[in-house]
Amino acid sequence: MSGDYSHNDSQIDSGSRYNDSHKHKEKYKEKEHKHKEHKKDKDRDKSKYSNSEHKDYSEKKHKDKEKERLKHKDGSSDKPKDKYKDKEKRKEEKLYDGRLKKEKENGFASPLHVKSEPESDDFYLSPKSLKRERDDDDSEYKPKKMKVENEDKSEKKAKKRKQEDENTKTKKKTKDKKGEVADGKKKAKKEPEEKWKWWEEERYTDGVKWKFLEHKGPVFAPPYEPLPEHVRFYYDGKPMRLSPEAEEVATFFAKMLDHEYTTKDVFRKNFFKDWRKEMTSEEKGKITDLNKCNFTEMHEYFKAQSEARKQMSKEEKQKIKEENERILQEYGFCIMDNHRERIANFRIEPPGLFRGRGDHPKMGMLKRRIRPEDIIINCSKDSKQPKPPPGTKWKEVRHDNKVTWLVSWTENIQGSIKYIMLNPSSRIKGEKDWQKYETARRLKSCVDRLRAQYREDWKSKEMKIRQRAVALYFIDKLALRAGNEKEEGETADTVGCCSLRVEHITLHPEKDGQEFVVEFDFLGKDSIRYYNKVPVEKRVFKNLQLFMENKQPEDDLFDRLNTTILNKHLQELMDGLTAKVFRTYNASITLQQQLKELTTADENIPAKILSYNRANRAVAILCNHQRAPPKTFEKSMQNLQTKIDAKKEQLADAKRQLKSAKADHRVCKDEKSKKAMEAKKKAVQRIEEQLMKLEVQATDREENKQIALGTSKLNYLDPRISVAWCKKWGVPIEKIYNKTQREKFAWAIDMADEDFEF
DNA sequence: CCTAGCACTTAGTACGACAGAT
DNA sequence: ATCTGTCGTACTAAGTGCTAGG
Repeated sequence: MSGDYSHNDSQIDSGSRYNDSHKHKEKYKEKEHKHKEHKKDKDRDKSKYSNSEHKDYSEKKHKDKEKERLKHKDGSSDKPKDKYKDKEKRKEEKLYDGRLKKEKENGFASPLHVKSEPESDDFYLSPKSLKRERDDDDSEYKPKKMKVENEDKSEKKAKKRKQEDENTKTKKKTKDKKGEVADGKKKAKKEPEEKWKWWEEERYTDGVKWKFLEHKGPVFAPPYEPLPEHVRFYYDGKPMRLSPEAEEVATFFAKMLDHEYTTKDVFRKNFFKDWRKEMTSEEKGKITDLNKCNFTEMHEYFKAQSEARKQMSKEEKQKIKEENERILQEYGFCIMDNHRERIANFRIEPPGLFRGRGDHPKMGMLKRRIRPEDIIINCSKDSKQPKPPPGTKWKEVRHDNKVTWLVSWTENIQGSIKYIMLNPSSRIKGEKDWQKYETARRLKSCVDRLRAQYREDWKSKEMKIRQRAVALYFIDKLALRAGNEKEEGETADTVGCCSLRVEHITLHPEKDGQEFVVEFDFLGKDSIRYYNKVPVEKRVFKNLQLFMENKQPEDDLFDRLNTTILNKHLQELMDGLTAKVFRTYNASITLQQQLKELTTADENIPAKILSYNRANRAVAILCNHQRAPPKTFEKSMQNLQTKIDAKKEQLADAKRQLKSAKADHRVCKDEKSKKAMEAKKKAVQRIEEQLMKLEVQATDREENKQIALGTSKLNYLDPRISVAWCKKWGVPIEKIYNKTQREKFAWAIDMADEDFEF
């Protein structure tokens, strides 16, 4: 069941959508300021309506949350695995509820794999480590102890385990070979033969994220290196030496000189204000006008530097690469519950000028340098704590295993907290990702009921409910984001569904031959423009008219609604349901549907991949994932066309040759001419194939001009759909997912078979 | 309730490495 | 071998959604 309305008509083929958000931003500037004055209207209005039928939401639900975590294996395609043998595990198993236990009895146990753990430190990876410690009575998880413990185990047991280990391994190997022939040779080198399959283990259920965490802390930005003497800054035409502090900030600006940013008033104003804060009083007295500042020498210097970097010899480059690798090995990994896991961003953000997206009021402000004293370290008590650089201290070291981050600091632009967390390939991120798709799949099974309900609610006599129902309809049909409120003046003026304002939609009782058309035009996340004309049901249309009555353009469309109210409602309809689940659900179901529709059995692999990309594109369009057309787009498109033309010529030529060969053969009828003819035939075929490949490539690229496929692939599409599709049609998974993506989706690649249904 | 703060996911872009063309 | 275009990755901003505390 794909109960998926008519996304495709309204979105995919929509010629009316245009993507050049930047061109149209100007228009929003004026609006932005106006709406602020009216912002308070919502609060005022609220008291106008009676709260009579106000529902009393009980808090019951939240307890059930944890249950849901356990559920997530239910819907997936489980494969039988080796039976459990480890006694210790058995014991632990009893701590879990029946459902889980049953699963395990089905043979969903993790194989033993310790020895081959990727490049891991033996110390932590004693054979027992095949499983995370879950006993809650003792949260002090001690690796050392474990190792000892393990060595103390009876020989018999150890041998037995070892044997099993071998068994699993051989099994695996065969399987791997089947699956990834292409990888074979690389693997032989360094790569471990087996990766940890965390998805075959049970999960924490109590909000605990880990039991053991050890890491080396962050890598700080390199200290500032003052400019050489000959590179000068000029004020009012005269050279001027700056103090190191002021100079550093000046270089930030100088580096951005050919960027459009530096011409914007807000940017310049913010920059100048913050720059002056870094100046000595003497400098402050002198430098009073940014327009009199000349950074060009600095700018040239940095350009030359980056040029020099490009011109470096192979050896130098190699050296840098090695150094980076060393840092990566040292700081880029942590030990979390017996496994060495990759950290996503172990480098602290360097200082610089804040580059907000869109019309950001804070663009150009100085993002200050982060020092060890700003840093909070999170790790387990019994781990080797990271050391701050000599002569410095951490702000704090804490041991909070209810969160996943390793390092945090507070950023000075918005005052928000930044984190260092693990890579998407890690267990902790992967589990969450998997869970997300399982929630979306649960939505699939009740979306019909839900849709029926909100349609019913369009008729409600309560304004609040009607607004909620219409908003939900948009979120479902158009995959709009929830639209939290934002603090004014702190960020660019962007909106989502609940925060839509009257000025963002236009109602057309009739437009382009369609009835009840709503025209959306607003800036969404990252100030990306959403423009769409959608025919809606009459009832929705009438409701919108009602919501807009007596309102100013700057007023909220849904004045009785916000994301909290909406999500509370959704939570009651389905456990774990929030507005964003609809995006995941609709994206994934659309992919599945489109793949079904577009893939044909007799196409070759490139054509199949084009079909996949088209399905992917349908989703990207639905979710409004845009990109700036690549700078080189036109040119590379032309080049491709040239190639195609050349190929066509070649084909025509080959065809002529074939024709004459045929004629020859008809005359001679000997072996030789027959062979010649067949050779020509083959040549034609080959060229035809090449031509087709090129043409496919051209189509694909053209259609992709300003659509970004990456975001949906990475965040919205259940990877099991893609894996199943690849298996079904014999498309190598490498054609769909690159290495990083395969690492992120290892769980899906391992567990989905060709009949996986989202 | 309401808000602020926190944790975590989702987002586009800049840039360098690398592969394929010349 | 050099050039050029593509791709992968790092980076970090900007969302969502929950919760604690007034």
